[in-house]
Amino acid sequence: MNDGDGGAGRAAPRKRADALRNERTLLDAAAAVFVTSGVEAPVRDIAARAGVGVATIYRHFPTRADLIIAVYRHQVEACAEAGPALLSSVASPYAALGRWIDLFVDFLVTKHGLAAALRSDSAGFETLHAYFLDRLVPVCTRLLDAAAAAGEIRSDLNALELMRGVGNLCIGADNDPRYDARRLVALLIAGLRRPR
Amino acid sequence: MNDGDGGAGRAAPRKRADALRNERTLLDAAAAVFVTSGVEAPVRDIAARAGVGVATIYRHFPTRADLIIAVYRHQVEACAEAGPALLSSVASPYAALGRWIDLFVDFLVTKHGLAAALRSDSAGFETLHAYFLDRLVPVCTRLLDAAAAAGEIRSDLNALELMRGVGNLCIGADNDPRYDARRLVALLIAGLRRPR
DNA sequence: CTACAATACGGAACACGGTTCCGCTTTGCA
DNA sequence: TGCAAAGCGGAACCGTGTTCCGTATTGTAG
Repeated sequence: MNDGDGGAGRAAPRKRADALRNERTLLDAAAAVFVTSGVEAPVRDIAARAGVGVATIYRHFPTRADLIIAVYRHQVEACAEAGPALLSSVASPYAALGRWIDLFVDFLVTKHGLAAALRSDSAGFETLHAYFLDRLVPVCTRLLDAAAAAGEIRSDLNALELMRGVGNLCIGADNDPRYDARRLVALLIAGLRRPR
Repeated sequence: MNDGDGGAGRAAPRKRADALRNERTLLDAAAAVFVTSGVEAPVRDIAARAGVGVATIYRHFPTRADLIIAVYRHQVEACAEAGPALLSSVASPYAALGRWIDLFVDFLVTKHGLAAALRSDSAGFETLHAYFLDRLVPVCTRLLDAAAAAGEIRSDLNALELMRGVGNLCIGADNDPRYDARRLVALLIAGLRRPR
């Protein structure tokens, strides 16, 4: 209790004021650029928007995935917390699953290119992958299990596969009015129903 | 019928022998590289494999999409021709549709990254997009219409959307044993069944 | 208030892949 | 066999991600 930080490790010696300021600035700039140019926007654009050098981005967010995670963390958390809430407030588990998937899809399709980034197997996106999966797969699993236990759906599909499928269906859903990802996802969920 | 070439325009003065040779060599090299490195393999790799300069690729195939089309044309044609054949040889239109989708999925998942390229909205891939859609959407439409006419499926989904959905589900299906695109596509097709 | 060491910064430099350009070679034809 | 046109190879160029380094800012101790 002598090194001044309340944390467990000694590796967080409290950030400098300008570093903190820049981190906030960067998050705002990234959020703004993501809206207009998508999550694959050039690093330089984000740096310019924030009025900082490119290295500053890398210092705060080692990979693009870290930046994306930081920008969307709140919304992912909200989605994760909605799972149990729906399960206890909606009549049937299957309906709750459907509603939850809707939330997930809404989130994905409103962020240019996020769905595509989510499935990228490029090395730099591993943390993004891991974060989404760690956070959401357990939620989805609970919903899936509940619906399966209620006999409403077949039980031979795991949450990981379902979420990847839904994520894939959302790829390219923005900027093309001829493609309605929500409808296809609804079809997929309908296909989940236990065959009578 | 007097200008020596069998074509309609006068803009095809017959290629030189070495050009023809190189085109074949390039197709072979590209096919080989696509198998090992996927359809997004660096242009230089393909050129090196073929033992030609990079400009030669661009001369023969202005965009990567043109090269991909040329490499896979036979298989796309086969898939297109399988549609009517299945429709007349399989018991129900819905079953024929399922079988045809299977063929399509098999084609997509066995070509590294083709499904992803197919949905890319980058400008250079427009011809790839157009080729696939021009060739396969009519086939799919016939199958879909037949199944709808037989009352086996709902009729509020068009072929374009279905094919894009299936294509999307196939993205990243190679190189990950935890993700079985075929199963998800099957679910999607199951969801198509007319609700009783 | 000042000096200094640690921290962070900006932008240049580098790596890499797609695309274009240009001087040279090969081909087809007379 | 000579020659014009077609084709070729690879260097050069451009845009993007990533790293490095000299400089500026910050926090603190005296």
